[in-house]
Amino acid sequence: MTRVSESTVRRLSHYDRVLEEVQAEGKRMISSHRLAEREGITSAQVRKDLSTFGSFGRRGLGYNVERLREEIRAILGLDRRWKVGLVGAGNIGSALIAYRGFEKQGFDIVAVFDRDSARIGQKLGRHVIQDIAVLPAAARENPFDIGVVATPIRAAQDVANALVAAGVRGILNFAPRKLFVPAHVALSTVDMAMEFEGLSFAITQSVARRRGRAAAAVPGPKPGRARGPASRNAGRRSGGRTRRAGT
Amino acid sequence: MTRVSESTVRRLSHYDRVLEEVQAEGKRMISSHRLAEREGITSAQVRKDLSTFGSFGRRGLGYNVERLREEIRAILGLDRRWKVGLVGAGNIGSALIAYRGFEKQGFDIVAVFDRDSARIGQKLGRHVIQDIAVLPAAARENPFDIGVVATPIRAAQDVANALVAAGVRGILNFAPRKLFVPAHVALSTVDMAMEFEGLSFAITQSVARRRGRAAAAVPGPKPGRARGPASRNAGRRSGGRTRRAGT
DNA sequence: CACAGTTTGTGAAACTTTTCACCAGCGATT
DNA sequence: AATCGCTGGTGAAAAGTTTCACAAACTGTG
Repeated sequence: MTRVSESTVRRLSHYDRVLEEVQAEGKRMISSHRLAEREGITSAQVRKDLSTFGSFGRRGLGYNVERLREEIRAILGLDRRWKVGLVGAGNIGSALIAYRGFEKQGFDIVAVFDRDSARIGQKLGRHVIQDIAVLPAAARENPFDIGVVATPIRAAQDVANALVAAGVRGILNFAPRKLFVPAHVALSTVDMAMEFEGLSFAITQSVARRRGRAAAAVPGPKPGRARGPASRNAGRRSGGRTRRAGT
Repeated sequence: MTRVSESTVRRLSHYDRVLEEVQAEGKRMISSHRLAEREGITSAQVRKDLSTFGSFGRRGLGYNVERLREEIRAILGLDRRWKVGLVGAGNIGSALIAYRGFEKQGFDIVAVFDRDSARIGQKLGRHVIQDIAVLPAAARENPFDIGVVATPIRAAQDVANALVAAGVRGILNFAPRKLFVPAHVALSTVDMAMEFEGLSFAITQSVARRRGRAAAAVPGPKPGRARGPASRNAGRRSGGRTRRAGT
């Protein structure tokens, strides 16, 4: 089996969501075309993605909703439950605890740690916040698979190291910085500020484009090379960050 | 100038973070190599990314940290402040309000809406929670650029529609489903459950690979390419959701 | 059974993104 | 002034991802 791209995995999660809905609607079969439509992608993409892992459909009929969903969940490793340890009982940590959506997908938070002595011993949801110092011992006693880093930026790498030492196999990082972890540990970073910045760029860009449209009929923006230091913002091409329109 | 890829934009945000740090360390110049090292990517990537927008370095010397940072922030549209309207005063909404990190980057939450009459009128941070029904009027009176959807899944599309109607230019969506918005509105989705699922896949996968090593013909180290330069080690996949461009 | 209508799975083509490799510009040194 | 060591910019190659397009597999119908 070839290497699976990150985008494929992401789409598999999407398919799972769609299938859940479709299942709730009582449909028994679904075609790649209808599945794609709901996600705003092409049917070829859906078929390609699935074909990476096997052959789950029937020509002329489509995919059996229930079966496909099970296959996808097995591929994603969601046919089991995962134990999660959370480090950082601040805003993000609290939001994660309060948000029950993960449990539904099979992720159970089993321990919460923080460094702030004011918080240690208090309860967060069903969990008593423990001193980060006892993480190694706590993890030995009651191991977890995935660690969540929800600490301030400067503590993040140390916490990640501690989690790796404690034997986690994956880390979900909410601190806005690049973490370095050994190759056998999976890492995923969620940076909300960066999402805002992406929007900022897309909006700014679309304004520049609109503004440039009439004026940018200007000669060749590509003479020798000497693009003036202040002359960014020449003719930007279409493309566009945004998503498709719909409905 | 060619279309700018989403990954380039994401990296620009990263560069900004690194430059901020480097600036704090008092360094005046930085080379593409050192900048890349901090992000776990190649120096060619850094130079390519930057060259999309102009020519900011000096051969033999590198980039002026302060100047480059200003350029990047201008490119990203961070040389101004953005007004943000938040819909949904639940867990995620509260976490966003409590997290001051956005303000630092130029994003000010200026209004908060919810549908739950128990919450309407209460304060969340500095903001009084308003009835979602008054969103159109409130947005007319005090417009905002970006809308955040932090509602339950089934309300998400309606809220997005309302935000579009209210004239926002970008939407940040935390609901775990695909939203459809017109092409002139930028959309970015953060799905935390999906991040967990990505980890689940990666972990499951690595187990399968380890197990199958002897038997199956697994990808294995490619004979062709040298195993990257020294530091290419640790950091693998970094977070990143959101989407590509639509039609 | 033959035929029409669907829909999958998949090579190959098209397109996008990353990496390579090298020239040219820079300060420092002699 | 000539040379050295370093570094940015960039065209071209390589690698990766998405889309196209079509044979093959399936059901239903006459």
